[in-house]
Amino acid sequence: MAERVTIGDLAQRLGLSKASVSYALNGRPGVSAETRARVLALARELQWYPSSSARTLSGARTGVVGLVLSRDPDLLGTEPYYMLVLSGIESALIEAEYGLLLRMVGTEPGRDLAVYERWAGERRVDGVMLFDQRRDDPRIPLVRHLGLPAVLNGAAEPGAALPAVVPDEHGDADRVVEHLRDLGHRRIVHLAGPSGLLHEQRRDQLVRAAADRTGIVVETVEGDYTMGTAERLTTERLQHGPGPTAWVASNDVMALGVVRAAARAGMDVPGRMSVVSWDDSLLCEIGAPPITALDRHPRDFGRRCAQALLAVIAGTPDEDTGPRPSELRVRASTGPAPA
Amino acid sequence: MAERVTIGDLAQRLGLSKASVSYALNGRPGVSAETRARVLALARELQWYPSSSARTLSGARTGVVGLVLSRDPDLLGTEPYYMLVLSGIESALIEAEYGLLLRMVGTEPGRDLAVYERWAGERRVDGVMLFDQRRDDPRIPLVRHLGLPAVLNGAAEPGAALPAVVPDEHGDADRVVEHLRDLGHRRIVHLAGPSGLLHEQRRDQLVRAAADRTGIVVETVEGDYTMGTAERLTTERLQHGPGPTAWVASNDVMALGVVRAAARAGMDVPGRMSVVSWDDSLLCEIGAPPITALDRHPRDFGRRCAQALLAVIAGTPDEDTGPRPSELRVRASTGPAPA
DNA sequence: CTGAAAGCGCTTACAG
DNA sequence: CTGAAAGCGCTTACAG
Repeated sequence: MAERVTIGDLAQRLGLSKASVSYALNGRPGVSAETRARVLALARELQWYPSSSARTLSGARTGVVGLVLSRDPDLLGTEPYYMLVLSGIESALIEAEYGLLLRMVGTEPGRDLAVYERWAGERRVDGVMLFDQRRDDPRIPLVRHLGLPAVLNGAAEPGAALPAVVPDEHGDADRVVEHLRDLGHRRIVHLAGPSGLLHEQRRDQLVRAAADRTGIVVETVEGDYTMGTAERLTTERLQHGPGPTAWVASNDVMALGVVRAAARAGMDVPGRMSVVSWDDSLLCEIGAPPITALDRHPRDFGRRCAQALLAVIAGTPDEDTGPRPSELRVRASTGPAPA
Repeated sequence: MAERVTIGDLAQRLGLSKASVSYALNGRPGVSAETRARVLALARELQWYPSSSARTLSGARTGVVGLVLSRDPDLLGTEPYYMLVLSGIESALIEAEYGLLLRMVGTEPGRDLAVYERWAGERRVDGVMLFDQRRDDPRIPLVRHLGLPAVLNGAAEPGAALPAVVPDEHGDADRVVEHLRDLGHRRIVHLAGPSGLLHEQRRDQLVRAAADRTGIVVETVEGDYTMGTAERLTTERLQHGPGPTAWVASNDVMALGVVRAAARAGMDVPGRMSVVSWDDSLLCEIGAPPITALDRHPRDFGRRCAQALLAVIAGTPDEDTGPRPSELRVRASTGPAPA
């Protein structure tokens, strides 16, 4: 059982005041270089670590940022996307010696709000990362009221008045639509995620805008990110008779559902219909056929999100480098539009 | 910007001492029921929350447990297993009003050790969860030396002298081997994960033991959990000529690699060889063919891990309910051994 | 360049 | 049942 070494112990051993030791440890002026060296050497030798609670209590930062995930845990398990974003977040935090407090609250509305309130009240975190933004998202006024530094990730609500990190939404939509246009598709279905999510609305708008420019007609169908629902919706649409020759699904799992429904309906992919996924993953690679997908560099995105929040916390101007352009991984699920 | 409400504010407003307020808030004896009610009412009205740092500094728990993940982030992204375990952990922590401090450090050896040291020194967490145990795992003496409560999850090293939560290892091995035996397989390959991991060693022993009992011969091949390596190893083995008629892979991603290699070698699955995955996931469901897999209830396992750690922290006897038996999901990748 | 002191917001013996 | 006081381990003006 390691004995706790305090700043007082160091001061006593060195014949200094606690203040001097503190200044030395924190690299602040007020001590000679020699004293500083002695302090640092002893601190290392005795394996001194600052008590995070004592530090925070006397006004310092907590060194922790918070993330509340309010998606269905089962969905989180199937979509690799979030795990990759998480790992990107971690990579940026580690460099800044920051920790991540993670909370998965499920989808019951409002449960996430209670967490932010508590974190702010308890002074647990220096800031929070907000994902999956909704229109008139209650989290935005809440964090402002709480004085909790925050960054919006994934979609910028106009006038949200919070810093935001956004993917290359325009480029993504263009890449997908242009690929289908080049293959001769003139009618496509956009199988979107829940329309309550702002980035789904944006995406749909941008897909439509890109399609308009090239004379492509878009039907939008609202899914819920699960394979089962995607399969059912696709089946229903196919029963309405043909029309669209290509499907764009908002995540990899739904894209698989589309492919399944096509198989069940006897529609060859890509012979009679093409399928594109908005997220790439191993699921897309091993699909039968493998699915053309947009690699949006989720880890890179996670990094940017964390960096933006750290910048807000530090009070430094945001140095967001901007999105790294996504890459469309063309696979066997897309082909020329049937004549 | 919410003004911070302190216990002193409450005391002043109510004409009480801070001590009385503290007792009332913490449900400790020393205040009348009426006083307690007044305190609680005002605390709620003013949205008072205890400062976590102040509480911790005066000896209380942090209300946070730590988890260091030292797997390759790309692997974490492809394997749904960990995300599900995480969500199980969260579900138990939420009930206990505990938070999770998460750290993903990559695979460089020793980086995780520095994190435990720091967390202990800074008094950041009340305990840690240890996954992916290795033989002579340096984390075990470390956490003991640091006095950091910990639980070993996934494999019990004999004499490790730390509480452990284990899956139903015997049952798992039996279920897999018996399924293959019933199908008439007499020679199988166990495509294991890295042998440095204790649970992989255990698993191999148990597979061999179960096989011995039924007269099945086992070859063990060591993989690294990736699809690419699994594919390569399988291809190499198949070039040595036939022999084994069934492959058991230690995770879903490797099982897919085996199937791919078989397809490339023109070996029909399950006609000429059967494939079983030790983990179930969407990847197994959508494989071509869908892969027979062991559903080990990862969320349930995560819950048990968190509960065990909370019990250690609370000093209460561990009430582990024991593993929920896994279920083998039989799919098209397993069939009768070829004659 | 260094030291004595107050303060952060709680908890907890100790008196009354 | 209640209050005054010390203490947790830091940081930070303020004197010297």
